[in-house]
Amino acid sequence: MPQLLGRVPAPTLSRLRFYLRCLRRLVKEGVKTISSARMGEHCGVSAVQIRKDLSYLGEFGRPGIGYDVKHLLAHLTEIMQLDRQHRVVIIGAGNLGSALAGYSGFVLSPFQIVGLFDNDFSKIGRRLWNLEILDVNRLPALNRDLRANVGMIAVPGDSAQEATDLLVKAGVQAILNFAPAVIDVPPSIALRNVDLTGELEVLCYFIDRLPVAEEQWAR
Amino acid sequence: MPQLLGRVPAPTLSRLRFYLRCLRRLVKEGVKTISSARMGEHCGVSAVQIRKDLSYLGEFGRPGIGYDVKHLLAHLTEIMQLDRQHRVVIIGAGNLGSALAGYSGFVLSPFQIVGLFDNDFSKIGRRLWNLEILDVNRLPALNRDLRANVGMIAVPGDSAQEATDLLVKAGVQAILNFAPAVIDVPPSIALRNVDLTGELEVLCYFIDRLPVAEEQWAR
DNA sequence: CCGAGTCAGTGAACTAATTCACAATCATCC
DNA sequence: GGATGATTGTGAATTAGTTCACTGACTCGG
Repeated sequence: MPQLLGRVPAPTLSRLRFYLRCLRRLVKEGVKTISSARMGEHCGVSAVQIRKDLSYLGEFGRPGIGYDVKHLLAHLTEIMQLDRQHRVVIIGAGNLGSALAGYSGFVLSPFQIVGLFDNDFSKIGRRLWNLEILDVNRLPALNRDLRANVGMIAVPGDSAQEATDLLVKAGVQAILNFAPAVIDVPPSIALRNVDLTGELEVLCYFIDRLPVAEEQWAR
Repeated sequence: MPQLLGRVPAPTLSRLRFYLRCLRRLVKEGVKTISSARMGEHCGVSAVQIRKDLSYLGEFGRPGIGYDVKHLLAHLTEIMQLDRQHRVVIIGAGNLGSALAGYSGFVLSPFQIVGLFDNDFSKIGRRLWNLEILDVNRLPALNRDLRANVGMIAVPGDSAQEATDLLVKAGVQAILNFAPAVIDVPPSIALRNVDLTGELEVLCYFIDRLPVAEEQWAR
């Protein structure tokens, strides 16, 4: 695997998903080739930014032509390691965890939900979306068979660290945390946080503070 | 309202939610005062960073002492406009929309879900979490009574822009978009995007690419 | 085959954000 | 009441990220 880490800025990595999304749509639409300028319009990023971003990962384009859509998509998919199946377990079978387990965005994606865990005995044993809700304390043991390498945490904030520790013991390599809490993981495990109410709170800051543009906005 | 916009860096605003979360816990625990150093440990941000961030918003601390927890929390809450109730509508009553509508994190928060909309006639009219699922096309009209100022989009990517346009017509001031799509809003409306699969994709990049630290990680 | 137009890649300039370094402030203890 | 240690706030330095400006590759039409 190419050892690209460290040379690639974090904001670039975050933008890569826009490019992936855009390229997938272009493939579907049968578009063969695309310029950085037009791709920029699609995903709200400047053309130079796109070229710089891609230049961190290699040289994919051809001057005068643009990027070959399929070719670029294949390369980015490989770099992001989305060319192989990832097995995901979810901890927390509440509202959010259940929704994630049944999220339609995961079908036809490289992510497969292979386990749903909770610590509530009234939930353990029940079935949801063809998955049996399992006892979270058995996660490290059960993952020998489940072979999940990604975990999602959808528990309340105060039990987020316990959930994390069990995922670490189970040997996952990446964790997506939806709990509103700061959690600790060993440095070899990738972690990202998604904070629903946090995002709403940030949004509120902008209410009544954004400039009303002169020109008419029409659609 | 203080006209702080523009002087406050975006990363600072995103970190503010960590401070809020931390301060709320400290209040519960009865802690009266806290230094930037200790708050930094709690929320994984450097002490200097916290002081700089807070300095953009005013002077809240006292040298030699630290910050008065209640006082700082009150100020940040006011600045973020979380001291008033926000009325939220959700578009999309699928898995995600339903989970959001019933999300327990919203109780005791300044966010109140006042409407749940969909364009699927088989869903419209059904009830969920004490809310009737309403026809999304009636949103602009119905919002005269609902008086929602925040909208959440939980629809598939290809209908995200329609949903947005209806929210804009309805007069919301802030939009949280969960759909995997780039959407356009007039500049006076605040917009943030949350991309579930996108976050997972970024995580995958780091798998097998993070350094394994020498020291033992124990908990 | 030449000229005009398109477009990727990139060093350099610029801008934004973070970290450093330190002066100023405050409580406490003797 | 002065010395001590803790801690904030902030200009300056540093680092990171974005945008500019330009070169050179490529296509197409004549």
